[in-house]
Amino acid sequence: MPAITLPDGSVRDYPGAVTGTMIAASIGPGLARAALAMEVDGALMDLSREIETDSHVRFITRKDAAALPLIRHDAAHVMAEAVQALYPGTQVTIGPAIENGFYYDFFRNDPFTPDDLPAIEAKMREIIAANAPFTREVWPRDAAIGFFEARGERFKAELIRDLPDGEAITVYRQGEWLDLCRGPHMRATGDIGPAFKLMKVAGAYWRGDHRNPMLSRIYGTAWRDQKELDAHLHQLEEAERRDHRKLGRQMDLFHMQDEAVGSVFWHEKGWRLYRTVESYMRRRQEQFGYREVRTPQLLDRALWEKSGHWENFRANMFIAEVEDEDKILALKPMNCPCHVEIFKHGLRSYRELPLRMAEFGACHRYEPSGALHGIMRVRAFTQDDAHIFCTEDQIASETVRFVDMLRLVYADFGFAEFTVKFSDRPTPRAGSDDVWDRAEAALQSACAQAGVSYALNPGEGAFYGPKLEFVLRDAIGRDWQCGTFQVDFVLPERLDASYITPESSRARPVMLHRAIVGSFERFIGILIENCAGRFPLWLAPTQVAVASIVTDANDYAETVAANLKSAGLSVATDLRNEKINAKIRDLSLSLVPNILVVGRREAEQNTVALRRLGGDAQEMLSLDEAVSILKTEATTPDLR
RNA sequence: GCUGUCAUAGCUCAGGGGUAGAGCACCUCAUUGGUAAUGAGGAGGUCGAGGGUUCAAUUCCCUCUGACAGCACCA
Repeated sequence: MPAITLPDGSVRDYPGAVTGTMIAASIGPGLARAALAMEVDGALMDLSREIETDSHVRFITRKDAAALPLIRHDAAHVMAEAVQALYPGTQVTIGPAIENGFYYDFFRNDPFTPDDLPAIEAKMREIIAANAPFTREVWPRDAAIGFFEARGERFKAELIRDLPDGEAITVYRQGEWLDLCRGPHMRATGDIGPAFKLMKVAGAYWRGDHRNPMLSRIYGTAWRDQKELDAHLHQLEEAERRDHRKLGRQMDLFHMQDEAVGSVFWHEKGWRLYRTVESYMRRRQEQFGYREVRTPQLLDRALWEKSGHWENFRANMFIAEVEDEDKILALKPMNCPCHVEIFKHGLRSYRELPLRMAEFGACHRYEPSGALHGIMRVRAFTQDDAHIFCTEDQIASETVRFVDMLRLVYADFGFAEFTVKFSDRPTPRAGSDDVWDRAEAALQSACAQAGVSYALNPGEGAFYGPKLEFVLRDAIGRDWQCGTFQVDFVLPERLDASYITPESSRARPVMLHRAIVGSFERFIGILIENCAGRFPLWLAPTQVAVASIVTDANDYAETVAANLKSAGLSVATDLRNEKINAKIRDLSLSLVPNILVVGRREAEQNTVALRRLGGDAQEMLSLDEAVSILKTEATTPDLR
């Protein structure tokens, strides 16, 4: 006699075991038509499942966002059926719902190509039109293994073997086709609806391990209705429109070429942007008590052996040799050992701690070719790196100080929102549990003091200590990990750094590795995508352009430009033999934030007509006014 | 690194076994204009590199390099 409690609090009694379908029907025909699945005491289930005990039940309909994973998962099943119908002999593996859609990994000798997608999608629409019911069956383990092996589905058989004992082996059938699946599913293939699209093919390792066979993965996106699908496709276009590689070319910021894979050729405008970011960071660092240093690019192998990099990071290091000397050098992949060497130069007193050593350190890392991505993931990059040498007691206050600075910097760059991940002790690790307890506790209390809430990222810390990772959210909701803060007890030990305590003895400092923007290359890529090339004025590579209407006004335009320049603004002139319409258009397309239009009238009256990017209004101003307004607006946030 | 796709003018792209085309950008000339394209003309390519097949390869095949997407990687 189960009593079913519904979300509105009402309770219905049933004479015996009931299925979700029956409950929905007893509530009303509308719900019976709309219900796709149900949540029983919080667990998602097929409508066909029987409920025997008192439960809370909530029905999932298409209006419910919880329908999305169901639609996507069902679509993955339908795709697998379509693929096996069209390409017999293809083995199925797994096919989950993911953010925005689904995928299914197949094993076959000839991987799928994009050309195969239309046929598969068409077949899927047939299967959906047939509206075959999904039915759930529980099979004995051996029977399931035997069944899939007999079909040559060795991946499925392996999955079943690896399921924990006691877990029910469930199989879902849709028409003639069936698949091992935990479920749940909707009622029938027709519930998927038409709002899906196959997107791309890709390789993916079986169980995510590169030692395993490469499978052929097909990605699809699926939504509740066409409007949602269109919105998603539009969002993809939006991301493409903001692509820093495209904007970097259009705005003439930088380029990359084959002879320097993974390294950036910064053009004048891009380098101006870079310098703006760098000098801003330099001022902020000075303000927060950092001392800037500069250390070598090429260092002897011996140092890297001592630091542990030769052992742990060798595969990512560029090695250099010279003919006349029997030496092996390496381009530095990190700055930390160099900073320890500076710290060690001469005797350090406890009075100098915390010692905050900063460097815009140019590093090289041999990244796998497939990891490279525009200027976001490169092989030569510059970090806003710093190492804080301090005592254990100082960890908490230094963390607070760092988070204060980071918050300020992110806000200045227009990122109001960021999240924090706390990565605690990994295995294997260096250092005793006692030291880890202290380090983690210090970091935790520091987070509390700094008002930072974080998500735990268990076991993902560095081998030498726990770390915080700071993740930005950009204008279109994408996350970017930039900042990092790591507590290190190991490197000072390995490189034998010490300071003199108040008692005149030697003690090991703790090292805090930290960065805010991470790498300038990556951060600038994020900035470009965040604002879609429309930089806030202080960052804009060209802050204002002066466009003349007639050649008679060219001299005046030059005067205007000179005035702006001496006010510290970055100015371009457009004195071409073109109509003002063409100049406005070209300058607008190149995303120059301000255009000053000058003709005979302005030249006579010593005025300018200001036009802002994105607007079509003009503002008549005296030259002095215009310079002063723009100068104020272009002031970097830390100098306001 | 792995799988797939791709590589043609500065950019965006079309073409295709008989040594190449458009638009924009560029250059020249005319035009001097009032807020998102003035007109005319011109120049510009070893079709990513190397090899093979062929009478003939930019086109077909192989290798390499690089880019793109995903996977793996990302102290």
